[in-house]
Amino acid sequence: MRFSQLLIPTLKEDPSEAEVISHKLLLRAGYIRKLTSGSYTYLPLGLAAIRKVEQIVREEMNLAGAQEILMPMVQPADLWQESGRWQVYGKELLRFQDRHNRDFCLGPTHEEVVTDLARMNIHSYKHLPMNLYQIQTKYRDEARPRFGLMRGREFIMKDGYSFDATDQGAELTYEKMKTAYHRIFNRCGLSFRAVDADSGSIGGSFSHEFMVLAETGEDTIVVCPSCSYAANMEKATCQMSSASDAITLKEIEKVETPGKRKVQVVCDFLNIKASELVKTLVYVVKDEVIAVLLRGDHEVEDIKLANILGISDEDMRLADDKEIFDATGTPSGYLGPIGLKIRLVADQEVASMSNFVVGANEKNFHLRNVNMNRDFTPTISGDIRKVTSRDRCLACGSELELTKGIEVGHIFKLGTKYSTALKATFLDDQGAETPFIMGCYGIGVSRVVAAAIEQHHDKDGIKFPVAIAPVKVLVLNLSPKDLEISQAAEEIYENLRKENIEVILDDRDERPGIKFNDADLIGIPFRITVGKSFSKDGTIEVRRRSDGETFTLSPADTISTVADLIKKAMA
RNA sequence: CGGGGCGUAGCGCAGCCUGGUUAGCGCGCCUGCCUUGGGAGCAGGAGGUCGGAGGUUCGAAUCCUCUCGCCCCGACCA
Repeated sequence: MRFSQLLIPTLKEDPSEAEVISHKLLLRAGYIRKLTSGSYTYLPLGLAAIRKVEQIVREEMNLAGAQEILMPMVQPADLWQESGRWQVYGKELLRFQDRHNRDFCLGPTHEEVVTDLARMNIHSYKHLPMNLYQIQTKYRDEARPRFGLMRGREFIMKDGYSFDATDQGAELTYEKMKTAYHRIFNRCGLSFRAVDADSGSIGGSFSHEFMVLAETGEDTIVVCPSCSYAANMEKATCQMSSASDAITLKEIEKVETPGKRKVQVVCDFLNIKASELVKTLVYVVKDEVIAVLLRGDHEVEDIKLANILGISDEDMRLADDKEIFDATGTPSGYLGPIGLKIRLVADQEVASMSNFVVGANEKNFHLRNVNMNRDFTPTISGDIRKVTSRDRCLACGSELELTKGIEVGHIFKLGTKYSTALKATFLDDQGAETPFIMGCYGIGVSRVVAAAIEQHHDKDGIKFPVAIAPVKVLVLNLSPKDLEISQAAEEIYENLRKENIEVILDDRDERPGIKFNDADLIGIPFRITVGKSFSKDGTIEVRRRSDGETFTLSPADTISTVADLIKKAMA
């Protein structure tokens, strides 16, 4: 391929619409162009990078025993009504009607379609397990598309679905997929973590998110620097502060705290630390009002709280001041667990505290030296708080780190949610009709490209990992009008092609500076320069984009050296 | 959906507040000369329904009303 004939519209300046680095660079380097908010055309380089990721995904999925299919993007409403998601899914599901006024939607995901496929075509345990995937454009009518390829409305995704006869089988399939995902993201050259994700009511560790570590990530994750522990905020756990058992429990003491309502204000007034106070928050859960107890310096993790209550976090919210007063007879700021008539949910950490301060359930008063179980008993107790960077790893005791991540993959054991809803069953070895045990496995292919750029770039442009770079080598002919140089450049270009090394020849009639800068910008891993030094002493320069290392070579050595460098980089 | 910002040449922007000839600048693009190892220089040139509609006015990029689009923060995100 010749640069002069390719559509690579590079830009000198940052487009005003882009905020994050991957978005800016994808636009500037001529990889993508926006059609409308959240929808992008992949230009030749962008598409080539996408194809590289797709190919890695294909190879590893096939290796793990999955089969590629391709399902329709337009899906009939009937299926979604059957699963119940037509009502539940919300505005993200783009709905429309055909000429007969039949309802349809653009597929944001394919559980319904694939489950329908299975129920129509898989009838016996002898055909299980079955693992199907596709690589396809998904459409989600995002409330707010942003950051270019990071969160589009239209994006390329690999989605896979497994069907197993037994729970153990499904778990084995899950583990296989987890392994495959590790291989995929490693091959893509990404620094990532598989994090324990909240799997809602299903329980167990059967949901993992694969997070690429990058500043611009939209999610916060908790990672242990010393061991392999990693989890997202909804799921993360940590060591409890050890109970100081030597301390003697003191008598409760009522203290006047006029106008002191906020945790920090009360603590300053009483000259204590926030960790020596237990705050009482009030939530409205469906129609019930409940109190939540938490150490003063901790924060509630809504998902954990919802899980312990056995409800969805959508059915739960903080109460306002009026609701608090109506339910407790005390203005907010002076609430405490003692004498409260509503359900009490305590964070497990409260149990390890002693002689702490709480509200007195009376305006302008707090209580000192309160102790759980002696002075009050919670209805439920458990882990309901957010992990902080001061907490220690449950597995190894090291201090945990909070970091940002980009979710590029998500695997999930679904169970029988869809197979039951759609009556997708098979006959087991006893002849009994049984619903499939399902799993689903997603990878945001286009997002992987963006994430890779977030992780691999410098001030000059993209530094693509070799495995997913659109091409491996860029040959610069610095003097297209110089016959000798041009011949040498052409020869190298042809020889690389003969070796099946993907290459672009920059044959444009441009000044060297433009070519060097474009080369850095588009981020091809190896740059071969044929110019003055070739005329002078017959040498050619090979430069590695990732670290800037350069090699001065004879034309005869160039091809084999580059081939070796590529091989090394891919290993 | 709530809040904020922006739509003027392919890209980045000025002009608008305070209405007044032919709407401007940088980059890019085309032609020629020159230059050729890190986005050169000179000369000439093409390219605009000033997002759209309506209104006010002798006169609107500029003022008013409506509308469409894009970006950011938040809410939302199987």
